[in-house]
Amino acid sequence: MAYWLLKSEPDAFSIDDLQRLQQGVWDGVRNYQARNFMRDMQPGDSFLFYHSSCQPPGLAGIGRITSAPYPDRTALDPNNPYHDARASEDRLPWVAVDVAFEEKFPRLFSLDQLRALAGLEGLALLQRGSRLSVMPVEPEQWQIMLAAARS
DNA sequence: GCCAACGTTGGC
DNA sequence: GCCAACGTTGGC
Repeated sequence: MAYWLLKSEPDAFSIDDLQRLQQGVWDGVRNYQARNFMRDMQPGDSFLFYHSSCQPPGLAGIGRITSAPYPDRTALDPNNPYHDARASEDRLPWVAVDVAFEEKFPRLFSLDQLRALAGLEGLALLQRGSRLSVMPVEPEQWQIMLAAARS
């Protein structure tokens, strides 16, 4: 079972949205490195739900991956904000996964607080200039972040 | 295959 | 709203 960190702008899709709906689809990823990580996802994996482009950015809760990766057909829809004009039925490089709500942290655990934790040096999120929106989390990193965010 | 120009991300 | 950093595009 693997751990992940997924970024979302809460204006578009937040931990509260996922809690209300209890399940959702993680789609719209249009970056190859992030897509490659999504291809490694398996049902039962857990992820930290990170709120980005908001004040303050940070960890909002936990979700679970509930499906294998499958083709992200939103890329084919001209009316979808994540439409990819280059994608076609024959060439659909993007993937989506189904997700379920697990937990909302008592309060947002901010990026500043994350930076203050020891043991997260290798996490892509905290590396200078990183814009990766889907990244793996090592078990040790997971434990560190979970313990801090739940307290 | 190089690399300049452009577009996007995302913290600030 | 700014802009640094990065990814992508496309001319050569």
